[in-house]
Amino acid sequence: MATHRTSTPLYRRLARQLQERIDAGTYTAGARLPSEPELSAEFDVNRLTVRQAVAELERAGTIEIRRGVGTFVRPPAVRVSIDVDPRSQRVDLGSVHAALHSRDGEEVVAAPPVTGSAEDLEAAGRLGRAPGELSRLESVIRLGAEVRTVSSYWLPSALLPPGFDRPGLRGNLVPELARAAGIELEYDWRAFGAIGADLADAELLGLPVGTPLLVREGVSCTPDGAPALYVRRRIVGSSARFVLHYREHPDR
Amino acid sequence: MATHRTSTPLYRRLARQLQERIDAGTYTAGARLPSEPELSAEFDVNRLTVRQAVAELERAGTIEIRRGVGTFVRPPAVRVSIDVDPRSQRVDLGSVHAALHSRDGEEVVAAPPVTGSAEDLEAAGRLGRAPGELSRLESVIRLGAEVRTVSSYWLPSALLPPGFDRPGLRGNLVPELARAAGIELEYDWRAFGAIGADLADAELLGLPVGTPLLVREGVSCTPDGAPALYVRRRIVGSSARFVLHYREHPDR
DNA sequence: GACATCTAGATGTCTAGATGTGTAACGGCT
DNA sequence: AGCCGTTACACATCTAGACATCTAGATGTC
Repeated sequence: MATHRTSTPLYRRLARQLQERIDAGTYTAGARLPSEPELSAEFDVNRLTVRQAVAELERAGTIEIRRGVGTFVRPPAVRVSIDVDPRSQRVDLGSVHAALHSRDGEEVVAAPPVTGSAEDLEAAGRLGRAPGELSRLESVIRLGAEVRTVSSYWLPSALLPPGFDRPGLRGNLVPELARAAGIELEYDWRAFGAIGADLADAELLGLPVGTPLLVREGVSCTPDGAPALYVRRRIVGSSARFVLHYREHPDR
Repeated sequence: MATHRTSTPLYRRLARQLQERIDAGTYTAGARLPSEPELSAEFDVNRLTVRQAVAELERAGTIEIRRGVGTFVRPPAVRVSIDVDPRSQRVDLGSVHAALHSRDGEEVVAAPPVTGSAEDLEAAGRLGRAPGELSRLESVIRLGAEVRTVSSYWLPSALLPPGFDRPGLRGNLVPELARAAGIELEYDWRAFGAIGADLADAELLGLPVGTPLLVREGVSCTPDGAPALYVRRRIVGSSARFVLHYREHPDR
């Protein structure tokens, strides 16, 4: 196989061949692929080349690598039904988060200092404040044992009630924070996007760096229109193919 | 550096050190990192280990690797303002696609046979048809020269007007298709999610496998409620940090 | 000036081999 | 039976070295 050079790399051609076998059903969903040495021997390439091909398929979400066990074909995409609006073609963004909340709610995991990093500066800009005026919280939401959502909050330090920066605090953070601070919060804007997990996210989520995450960010204001809270959530599913699913709502 | 063994891999520690330098401003946005051999010498590790660390940061969206040129620190996230609805906390999903349309509209790039692959079966299930009754189209949307969106369409073959499966066809596919077929299409449901580019997507988009993509999928029906079209779009930005941005609309 | 060619240096690919470490099953011991 | 250590085998990490290929700039040519 290593003969006849073409422009496409060997590992990529090998990845394609493996993908074809999966598509063709030679390796069915849940099945274990041959081990790396076996593939190395079968295709007559170095084991590292096999690993590159396999890593490519893992990044593509096609297979799952389990250390010490083997590589397995992923079952089809997992979807989480969430929400609803049929006629108006519209979606209630607020409920996306609600649907992701497990019974335990959020858990504050850190309150890193606002130093002036790129993230901090962006948050400061969105809140119209200087970085020095802001506090920051990091929280996670679990579904069972797995961390499924990582959230970063920035808000004026004056609005942070005592004790809310204590790691381990659990609850429904935004409403409890608003209640404790004696303010009301209204949505200003929200955004959706796709992003790869960075080093910090990957560590918190226990997932490889670059894992695709659904990002929801936004700003909440006090009723007089003053920006009071900038939130940036990174949401992950049980596989790389996780998709939030808005379903028709019966009573709208 | 290769000394004192810890549990975290060497390449990951190196990645973290490089990330810290970027955060600290040692390497500023747009700046070129030292070359791989230079980093290899500085940290006294193998060049392949450097490459693993650098690849990690690239997947995280922190840096950009340009072959033959060097590795560069990415500028902050690029955002594309799109849409709107302030008070109701709702978003018109239809306009997301409209905002992504360039003036050239879509371009049909392929009409692959519906074979019975996992994708085909899923589409068939969502349309309530047998795979044999369906046709499939693949299209792209460009922004300038770059492909920014890849779309897959499944629809009953009986509804596919002649000529629409011709690669190179340009236009606003869905409305033109509905007009040519003499049917009306209404939204049934839509979904958002994050996914990594698979092998086929990566090739079409000219991006690495696993690049985070924003996915929007959904089904459109004829007015009598019969599912007629299943669409699955994969949307990419100019960087891994692309975020669709819904902004407040003045007149709602 | 316009264009082709060369070249240094950068990343990309691939091989060979060694060692680390997690998993699960086997089999002996209690 | 049930616990627990051993062990085979899987993937994970790391090194050393070679060659391929791309990019951008310098150089040469018309």
